Amino acid sequence: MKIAEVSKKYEVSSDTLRYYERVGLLRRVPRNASGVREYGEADCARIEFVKCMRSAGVPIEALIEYLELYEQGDETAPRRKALLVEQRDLIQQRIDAMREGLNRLNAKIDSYETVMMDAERGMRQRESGNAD
Amino acid sequence: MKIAEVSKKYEVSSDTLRYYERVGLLRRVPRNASGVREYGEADCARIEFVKCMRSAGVPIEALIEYLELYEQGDETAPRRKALLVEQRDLIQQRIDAMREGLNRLNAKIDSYETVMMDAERGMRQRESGNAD
DNA sequence: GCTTGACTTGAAGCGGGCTCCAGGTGTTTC
DNA sequence: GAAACACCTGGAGCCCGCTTCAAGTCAAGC
Repeated sequence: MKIAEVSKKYEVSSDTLRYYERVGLLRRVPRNASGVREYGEADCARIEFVKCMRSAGVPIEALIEYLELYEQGDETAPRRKALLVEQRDLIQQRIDAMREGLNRLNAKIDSYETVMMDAERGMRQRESGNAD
Repeated sequence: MKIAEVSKKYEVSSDTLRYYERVGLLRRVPRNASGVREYGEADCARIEFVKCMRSAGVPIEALIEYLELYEQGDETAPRRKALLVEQRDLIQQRIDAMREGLNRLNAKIDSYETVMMDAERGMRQRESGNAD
């Protein structure tokens, strides 16, 4: 697969794919005779994984580190695992923060609904507590 | 409350508080005779809200817009609500993405656990499928 | 054989969100 | 009254993660 196809398939821009390779997220992707990238199965799998991790908020740095460890062989397994656990916990924390935000927003939205319905009924009720 | 106290209370740096004010997230905080910020109840409530929204990933721009609408009076209520709904939905999407990442990570971590336990048992089993 | 289009590279630029700095003022403390 | 400290301002700098740009190469179609 050439870069454009991969880009389309995973909804990641060609520029980003090249960028990922540059910074070490994708090791050297093989080129054909005229220097054009030819992505293989493994590359695609990696891209898919990276995309998933990135959209979950895992920093590029952490992914690079993970990959480097991975390429250093079996004896890095414990460190790799620790890295994954750390990132998992960070994601969990962010999810928690977002859930709190979500709750706040939902409460606010509900109160807007109430206020607007009241307004429609011509009650012109004071809208209060909506800008905490 | 002076800036240092607020900073401590909400774990937001003084620089960030001044920055928020500069960009319009906190309207003009009152100053005492010698120009020092004196944060009131309402300011604190706002800061707490902003902190919550920020850590949920709501962009500063959106918060500014919301506040501006708020200050323009009751007739902006529908637009404000729409803005909140939009942000809520974005948060929800991000949570979904993060949950997927979380699941992937947990699966991977589990497999590391298995592999490492096997290794301990001296089974030296090939660790496979851990760098998708 | 010339245009078109997809690709290549290295380097610079950008947007968001702070964070830091220099230089200055005001209040306490010894 | 000098030093220490908390604050002020405007502006520059920084980190992350892309994104854009300029200049060039190659393969295919007309």
